[in-house]
Amino acid sequence: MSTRVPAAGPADAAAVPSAPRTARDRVRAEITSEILDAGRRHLATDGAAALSLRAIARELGMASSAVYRYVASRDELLTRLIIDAYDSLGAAAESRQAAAGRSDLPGRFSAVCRAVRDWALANPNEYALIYGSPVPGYVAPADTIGPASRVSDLLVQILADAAARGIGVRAATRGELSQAGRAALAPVLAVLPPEVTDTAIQAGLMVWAGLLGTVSLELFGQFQNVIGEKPGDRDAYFAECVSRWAAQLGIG
Amino acid sequence: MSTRVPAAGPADAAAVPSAPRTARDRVRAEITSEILDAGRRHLATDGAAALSLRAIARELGMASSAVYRYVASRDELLTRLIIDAYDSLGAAAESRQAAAGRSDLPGRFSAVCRAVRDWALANPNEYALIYGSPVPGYVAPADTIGPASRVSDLLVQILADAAARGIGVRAATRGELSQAGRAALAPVLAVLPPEVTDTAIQAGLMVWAGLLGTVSLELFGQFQNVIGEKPGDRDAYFAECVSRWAAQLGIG
DNA sequence: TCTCATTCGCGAGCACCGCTCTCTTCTCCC
DNA sequence: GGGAGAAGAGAGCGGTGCTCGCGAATGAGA
Repeated sequence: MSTRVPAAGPADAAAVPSAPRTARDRVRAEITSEILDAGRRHLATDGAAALSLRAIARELGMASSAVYRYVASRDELLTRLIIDAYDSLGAAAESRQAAAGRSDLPGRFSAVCRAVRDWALANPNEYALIYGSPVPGYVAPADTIGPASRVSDLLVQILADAAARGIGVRAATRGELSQAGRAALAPVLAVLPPEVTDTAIQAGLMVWAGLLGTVSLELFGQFQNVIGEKPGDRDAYFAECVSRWAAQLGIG
Repeated sequence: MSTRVPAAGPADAAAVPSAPRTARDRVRAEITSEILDAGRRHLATDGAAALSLRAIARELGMASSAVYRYVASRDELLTRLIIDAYDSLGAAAESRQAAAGRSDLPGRFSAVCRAVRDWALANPNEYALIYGSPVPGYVAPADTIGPASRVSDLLVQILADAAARGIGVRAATRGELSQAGRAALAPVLAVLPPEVTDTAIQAGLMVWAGLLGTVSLELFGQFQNVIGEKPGDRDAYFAECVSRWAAQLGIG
């Protein structure tokens, strides 16, 4: 699937923009991307559950069986759309974060949070696809873990920058971790710059969970009769959350 | 649907344990509950997406069309299972919370948190059904909002008890809300005992989102390569979260 | 330039799904 | 006991994912 032998598999033609040598390869890449586009469109309008290869085939004017020349299965299509979604969210968050000055930690943090929420509100089905319930038999292939971490990487970087400047997590979020708690964080600590302390990671993970939980609650309708629906109410609530999360991270 | 006129609708026969007068009513209630049981079973093993009325009919040895005498549609079955799930989670949380002494606020809070996580780990598909992505065309009927709030009611009660004892939300989570932030909380403030302040509600909602976010991340596999998978790692991380949430609520 | 393997599109078909309709049988109430 | 209504069965409609075999188009090597 991911071997890079000279004769690249046809499935890679779309992903690798380089060298669609023959005309056949070129048209193949084109049709593949048309299929992906149609899938994205259906996903956006009708949700993942309603995504149907037959409907896509109809829309593109081809026989349903022909689609299988380009996409192995419905699951494979879904996987590609998931990667797409992660990348789309990651790109949105990165660009918004970059707009803030590098030294403006609260600004960068707030930019990431708002980017996540805005993207989720604009692309609810994509958000549900990546952060909602996973489809039953489905296990995320390894290809998804890279794009999946783009957003959290931004938060980690903010944490690291804060640590480098000596702005630790305040006592607000209570001191030391238990030994077991520290051990549980071993995998993430292993891949992180050493200046990020375990308590900062603990706080960061909790903020991350809070952010996704908040966005999910809003998006999935659990805020009915809880938070107002007048224009600005949801925004105001989220803004309060963001400022408190920043305080918990000690970058308020 | 919920009128309680003398001649109760047949759909209510299963819900109301009282007076299945005739033998026909009795067998109807029995078959209905068999259908619900089979649905619960399929939901638990295969997930909501794979829930099929035809499969249930096969399992019960009846024609697929016969099931429609008891259940109006697949959506209606799903709705009943959703209510079931809310009630099951609510009952679990209530009983666990009741085990702690009424004055032991940290104990009650921790009991609720752990009850939610334990129930979710034991019933992942049910959890996904109620807190995961909603099925596309589906809108939760009014019947679900009562059972849905059982768990959050417990947390609110803890907050109210804390307020009554003057244990407010600490300065840890930063002081006053903005005016817009307070306005956004109007719906929930309206139905709450007045001793619960707006900052306490803000903190409570954030903890609630954090709890659901944390459980969702763990359940939906987003903790891979982040938190250890050795026995106890996930428990230890969650315990750290709980103690910090309690601190944020000022009941640590 | 010709040839032959590869690729592609198509249609039919299988098994499954939700849901509807009709027809018959059974049961309960008056 | 008879009639109304509930229950069950079966066929059928339109939809799904996916497979298979066929013929046509294509491109690379002789």
